[in-house]
Amino acid sequence: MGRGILSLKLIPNLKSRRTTFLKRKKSLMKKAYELSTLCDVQTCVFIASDCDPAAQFETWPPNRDQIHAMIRSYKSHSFLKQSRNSSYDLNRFLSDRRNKIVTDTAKLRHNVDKFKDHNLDSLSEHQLKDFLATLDTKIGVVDDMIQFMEADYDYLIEEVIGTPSFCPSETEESCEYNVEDFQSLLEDEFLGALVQNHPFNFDSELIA
Amino acid sequence: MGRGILSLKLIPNLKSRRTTFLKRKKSLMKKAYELSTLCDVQTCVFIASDCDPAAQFETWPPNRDQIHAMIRSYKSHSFLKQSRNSSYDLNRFLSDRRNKIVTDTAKLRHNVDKFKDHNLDSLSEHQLKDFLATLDTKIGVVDDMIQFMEADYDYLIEEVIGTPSFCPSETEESCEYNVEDFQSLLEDEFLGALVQNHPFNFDSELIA
DNA sequence: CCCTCTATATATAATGG
DNA sequence: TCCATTATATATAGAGG
Repeated sequence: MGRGILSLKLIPNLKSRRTTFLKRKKSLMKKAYELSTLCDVQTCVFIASDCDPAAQFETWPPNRDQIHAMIRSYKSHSFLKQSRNSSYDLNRFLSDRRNKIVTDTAKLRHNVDKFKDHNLDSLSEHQLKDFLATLDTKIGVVDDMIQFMEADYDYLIEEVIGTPSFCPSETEESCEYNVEDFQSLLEDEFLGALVQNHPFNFDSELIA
Repeated sequence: MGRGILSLKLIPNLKSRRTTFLKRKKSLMKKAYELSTLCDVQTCVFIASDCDPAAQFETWPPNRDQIHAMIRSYKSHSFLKQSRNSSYDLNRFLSDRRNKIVTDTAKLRHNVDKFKDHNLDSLSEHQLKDFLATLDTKIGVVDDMIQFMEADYDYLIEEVIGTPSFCPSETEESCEYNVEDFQSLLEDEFLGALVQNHPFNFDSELIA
């Protein structure tokens, strides 16, 4: 191109390569800007500029939040597409795990019910109180851990899928699933199962 | 451009817009391919093609794994860059939470130790056995939940940060942190704290 | 809708400062 | 190393099939 014809292989000369890289990077970004402006489509470019250690990545659009929004949008589409094709998808994964939790919880409830029928009078009040205090602390730690993980889940899920507000409603018609559906799926199947199960109220069940 | 000069605004005519979009999209992808081939740089483009409901997103490179690798690479750089600037970063977030877990666990251990000094003889063997069975089930459920969450964590963390293998070692010199450092950070500060704390061995402590 | 054609605008390789 | 120039290759807007 330009004055000489270039074959589409790695440019062997380092200097030429670098020059070409800088020129073409600039043009690619400009084209990305033009495409998105002229046609109002979400367009995103990243280039790993090894040449420039300070920048590492140059992107269009330069704003990080916009890039993240694009990534989330891409991921949610890509993920759902994959789910529909893959034989072992996230739906399956979550519902298998959920079933296990449900089964185990049922076993626990059964045992707790059995336990409630026993007479606790033979325990001294002090022993019972102490024991329950220990249990409370124990439960507290477990709750903290669960909250700890849930908070991070939210954070991680946000990173992976993003906020529902991004998905513009105008594309909903053509989109079999959207980000909101997917978030609900996760929340229903997964966090839902946790929230439902984790406040055990062990002590009140024990005392009742 | 081309035969007529176009101002850089949304093309009002829908037909022209669509035509222009298709032409420019093709060129942009071609340019991305050329850039990466000629200069051997990681280049990634996504375009949300609202026009084509089946495709939704067109990308260069078309291979999904390569796109994911690019996203992971971008995210790890972007994230670390942000961490260094932001006053409340992930390091802080993780270490605050870790401290809370450590404190709570210490409290628990203290209470368990206190409890061990008490005499359990006044509990009937049957009561004790039943109670421990209930506790076992309880712990089992909690362990399942924790494993459940850990597995998903791994999944989510993989989505967010990706595999260390992607980061080519030739750039390590110029890169203050790399993906491996970041993964270690997470594992040390966060999963580490969990793994360390979650096998409570409640029953054995109780019996010992 | 999707192609082709063609005039014109851009991009860019090579060159020289 | 980076900017300017220039000859040439590409990209593309608009028109027509």
